[in-house]
Amino acid sequence: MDNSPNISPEIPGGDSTEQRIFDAAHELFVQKGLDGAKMQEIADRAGINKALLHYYYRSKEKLFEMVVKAVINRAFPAIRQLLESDGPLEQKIVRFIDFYIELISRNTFVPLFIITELNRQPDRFFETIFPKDIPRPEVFFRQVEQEVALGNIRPLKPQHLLINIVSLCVFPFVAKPMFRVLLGMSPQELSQFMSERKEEVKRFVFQSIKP
Amino acid sequence: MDNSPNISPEIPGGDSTEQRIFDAAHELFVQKGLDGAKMQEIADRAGINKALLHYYYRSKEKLFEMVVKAVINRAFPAIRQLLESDGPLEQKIVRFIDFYIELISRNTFVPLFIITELNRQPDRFFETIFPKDIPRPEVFFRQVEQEVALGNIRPLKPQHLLINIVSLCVFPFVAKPMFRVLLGMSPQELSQFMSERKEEVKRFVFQSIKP
DNA sequence: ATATTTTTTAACCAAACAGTTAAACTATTT
DNA sequence: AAATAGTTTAACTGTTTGGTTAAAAAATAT
Repeated sequence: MDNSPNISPEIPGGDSTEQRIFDAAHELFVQKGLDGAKMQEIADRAGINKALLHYYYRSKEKLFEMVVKAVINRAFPAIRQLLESDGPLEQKIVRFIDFYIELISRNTFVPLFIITELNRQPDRFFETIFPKDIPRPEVFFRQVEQEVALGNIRPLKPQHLLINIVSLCVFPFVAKPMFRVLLGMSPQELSQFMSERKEEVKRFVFQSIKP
Repeated sequence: MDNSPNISPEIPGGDSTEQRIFDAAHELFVQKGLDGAKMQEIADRAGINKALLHYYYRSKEKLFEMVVKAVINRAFPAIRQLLESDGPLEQKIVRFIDFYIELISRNTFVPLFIITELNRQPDRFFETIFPKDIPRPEVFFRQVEQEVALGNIRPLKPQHLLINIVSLCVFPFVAKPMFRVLLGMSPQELSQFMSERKEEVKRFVFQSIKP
C-alpha cells in the first residue's frame, strides 16, 4: 500500500493491548507533549481502562521516555544513513532533500517534539536517551571540503550547508500554520504549494553552492 | 545600554506588581507552554503570593491569552515593517536577514511558542488573538516578480523565496540543541559558529537567486 | 488622626490527575 | 475440569493544581 518513510510507533507486537497503548501514547505525546497529554486520554484512545496503562507501563514518565526513545531512534538513523552513504555529493543532496521532505511532511509534529524535549532536558539526551550512534556527518563534511578545494562549489563551511539544507526541508512544514497566515493561503492552496518544495529546495541549494 | 530588537513583555507599567507578574508569566509560558508553567511557579518568580495572580489576572487562561497576544503583537509588526518598507530588493533582504537573525537569536523560544499555539488552537488565532493587520507581503512579492521579469534574478515564486529566507534565519536557532548534537559542537563552539550565520545566510540567498 | 481604598497574605476548597488495590474475568496449561 | 498465569476492570487514594475567601497590612484620601 504505502511503504513511504514514516516516523511512527513500531515497537514489538502487532495489535496487542500493549501495542495499542503505546501507539495511543505515541500519538498524544508527540502532539501535546508530556504535560499536555493526560493518562486518561491515552487510555481512552487505546480503548482501555486507565489502570492498564500502569500495568503495562509503570508510570507516565516511563511511558513518555519510551516514546521519546522510539521517536529519536527512528528519526536519526534516517539522517545517518544518508549522511554516511556513498555516492557523489550532488546525488547525496538530491536524495537527502527528497527523503527528508517526504519524511517531515508525513510527521510534522516530530521535529517540534524533539526540539521541545531537547530544550526541556538537554542532559538526559546525551546521557540516557540518545543512541550511541549519533549520525557522524564527517564523511559528508570532507566530501564538501573536497568539492570546494576542487573548485566545483563555492567556498563555504560544510556545517552551514548541512544546517541550511535541513532548515529548508524541515522548517516550512513545522511552521506551516504560520506561513499559512503570512501568505494568506487556504489549507488547500498551501498543500499544493508545499508539494512544490522538493524541487524548489533543490534548485535553491544547488544554485547557492555554485562556484 | 542595549536597544537591540527584543520580543519581551512591555505591557503598560514599569516595575509594578502587575507588571512583575506579567513578566514572570511571559517568561514561563513562552518557555514551558500553558500546561508546563504552573501558577505557583509564576507567583514564585514574581516574588508574590499565588492569590495575587488571581487578583490581577482572573484565570490562568486569561493570563495566558494576554501573554500570547503580547508575543504575537511584538513579533509580527517587525516582519510587517520590513516586508512593506521601501527600498531596493537587495537592501530589503539584507536588512531582513540582519534584523531577523538578531531578533530570533535573542528570543529562541518565541517561534516555537507561536507555532505550538497555532497548532493547539488554529481557529482562535484568526478570530480573536490575531491583530487585523497581519503582514501583507504583496509589496515584497510584486517586487520579486518585477526583478524576475527584468531578468535580474532567476525565475522563482516569491512565496518560496520568503519561506526560504525565514527558514534559514529562524530554524537554526530554534533547533540549536539538535544541531549541537548533529555537529558535535560544544555550546561555545556552536555560539561562535552561529554568529557567522548573518553573513552566511546572505551569501546563500543572494547566490541562490542569481539569474 | 480617621476613614477608605488598595495591596498582600495565609488558609482553605474543589476538581483534575497520576497512581494503587483487590477482585473478576479470560485464556492457557496440567 | 482444576489450577495457573495473564488480562481487564471498578473503585479508591494521595497529591497537585487552579481558584476562592476573609482578614491583615499598607497606602491614600478626608
